[in-house]
Amino acid sequence: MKTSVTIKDVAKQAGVSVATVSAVVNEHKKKVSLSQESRERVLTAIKTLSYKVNTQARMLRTGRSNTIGVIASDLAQPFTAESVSLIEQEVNVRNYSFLLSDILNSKGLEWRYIDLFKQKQVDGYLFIGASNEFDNKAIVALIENGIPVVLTERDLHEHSVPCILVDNVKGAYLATNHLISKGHERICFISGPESNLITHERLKGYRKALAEKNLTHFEQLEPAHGMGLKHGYDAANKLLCSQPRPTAIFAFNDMLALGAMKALREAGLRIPEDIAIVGFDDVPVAEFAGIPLTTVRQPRVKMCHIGVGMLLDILEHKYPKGYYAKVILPPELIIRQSS
Amino acid sequence: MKTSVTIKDVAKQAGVSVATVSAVVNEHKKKVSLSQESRERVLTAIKTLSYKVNTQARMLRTGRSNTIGVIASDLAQPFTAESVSLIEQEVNVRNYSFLLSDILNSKGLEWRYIDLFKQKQVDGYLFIGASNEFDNKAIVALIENGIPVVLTERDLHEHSVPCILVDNVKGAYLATNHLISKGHERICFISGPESNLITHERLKGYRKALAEKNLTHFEQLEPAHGMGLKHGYDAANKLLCSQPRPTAIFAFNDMLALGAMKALREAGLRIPEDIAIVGFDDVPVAEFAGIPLTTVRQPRVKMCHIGVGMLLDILEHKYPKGYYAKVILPPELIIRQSS
DNA sequence: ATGAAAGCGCTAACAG
DNA sequence: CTGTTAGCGCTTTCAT
Repeated sequence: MKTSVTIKDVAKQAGVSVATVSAVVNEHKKKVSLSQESRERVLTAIKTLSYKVNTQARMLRTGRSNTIGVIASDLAQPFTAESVSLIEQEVNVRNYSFLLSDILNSKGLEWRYIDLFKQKQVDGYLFIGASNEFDNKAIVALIENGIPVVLTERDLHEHSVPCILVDNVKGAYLATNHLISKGHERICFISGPESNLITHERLKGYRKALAEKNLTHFEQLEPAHGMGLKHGYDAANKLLCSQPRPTAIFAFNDMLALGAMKALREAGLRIPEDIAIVGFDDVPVAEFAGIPLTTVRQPRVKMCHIGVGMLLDILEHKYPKGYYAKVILPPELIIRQSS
Repeated sequence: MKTSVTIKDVAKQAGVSVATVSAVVNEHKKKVSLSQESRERVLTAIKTLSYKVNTQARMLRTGRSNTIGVIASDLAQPFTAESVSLIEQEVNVRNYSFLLSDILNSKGLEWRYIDLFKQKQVDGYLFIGASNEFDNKAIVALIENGIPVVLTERDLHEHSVPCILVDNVKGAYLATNHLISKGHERICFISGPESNLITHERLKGYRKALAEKNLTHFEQLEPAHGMGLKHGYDAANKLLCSQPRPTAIFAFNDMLALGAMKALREAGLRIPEDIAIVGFDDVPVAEFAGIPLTTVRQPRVKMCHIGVGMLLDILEHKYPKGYYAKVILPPELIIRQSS
């Protein structure tokens, strides 16, 4: 690998100064006035030498990295993985890079991660998903230091932080109401961990649907101890011991629902005849479950698009200082055969 | 955010020169001789000022980024997502960073990605998974330029490139043989796309098992046009039209198998009574399928550990120039109820 | 419109 | 053992 070509080489080749080269390279940023001629010359020199700016040097000089830190709550969750993939696209389109971390791999070490990213000079942070493991204080500290932060699929109620969310209350309402309309009264909510704010939102929607039909006395909660298949399985097994048994389940997310379905099957229960179930997210595998899973779809693509867009816009000062917005997107009930 | 503290500040605070500070910061790298005293002084200064090295500046100076480029074939595949998560851990442990790209999002643009990463000065590349979309020429070009590259779950037969693989021939053999031992003779292989080298390996194992029992004349191949659930579904539907129908299926991977199961179910076939099926990978959801899926487990954790380890070791010149190895790990047959 | 030059924070000779 | 200093490649005043 021959040593890379620098701005100097280009300048020499084009017979201009480095300043001029820099000017044409960064042309888009400022309305500079360059003569057509030197512009052309520089451009061809760049092409013939196949010059690429050294991002390191630029970062050092400008103090900006054009990189965002993406902190995911659990990459192993299909929903999260897809989000990361989408984010990657958006970030690329806008000519940024991103550093990724999966906080599930470092329970309690979120501070260390943020620190690490800070050291790498990320310009801003994107948090996706709300793992129970995560200490919100770390995010708050960021905000208080004026560092741009955007959250998707996660919220921080009492703070002025931009976040992109599906309407969780409405989604849960839709799911629960659908179950009620199918004639169910005893509907159990397999919730996420207590510490998860989103769980509370969905609980609200669940309760609202129940209340509307005067079913509040049938409310039944079964908190899962995590977000994975196994946790859904365990929760369902516990729930199955309750008397009288619910005739329907609304699970916090699809993975929990899929896990629960295994327990239901093992208990010899038919879905949806003996017990109906609906999930949340609409991960790809939901459609391919033994009994295709009814679920509430989140507008993933839009959420990621808006989330990244907003963060980068903030970084590029396209909003007034202190600006923030909470964007709430509509959920969509996808009815399949599990209900 | 107050302007960050530099090595100069530390030097002043500790009453030493920047060189000394730099020396203690990079202590581990070289057997420098520092007096206990100044070392202590520097260390406390660092702590009180909470100094963090500016990675940008260091990169610029050293020409190394301590960053690797991870190029995944399809993040939406659970197996890949988990690998990324694992890789993240390994990379962190060794104090590196990684840039991630998902080439499925940029069909045919692998060159652009590599270029982008090159511009970000990544020290080496880790390719994971073998999407059919990917043009191996891009990898070959890297290798020929002497840039460190390691592949996991992917191979480049005629090139001297380090790669970490499960024994795909053996895995497929195990799966097929298991099916044969259950009394099956007509076993169809739902293969991956033609262009995928791994598919050929698994095909070999499949054929070997068939040949051993003189079942070669029953060989039946149904290539899937991708690696997703839908592709498995489509492949199975096509396969179901063949007469006589196979009594068992060996699918290239779990997602394909899960997709196929949906088609089987829709056709009114009982699993495993009417038709048995086994997958490959052992993704978490395999165990939670309507009929828990028999599959061949890949030693994910080990593969990622070795892969990252090898790449970083190469970067740190722990191997002689030109060194490479192909590491083949043993697969494990996980028998569940789908067979 | 363009060039000269300073300097971002760091490391690595080289002196002392 | 420690300090001085010269850049790494780039952007950005400030002159011209």
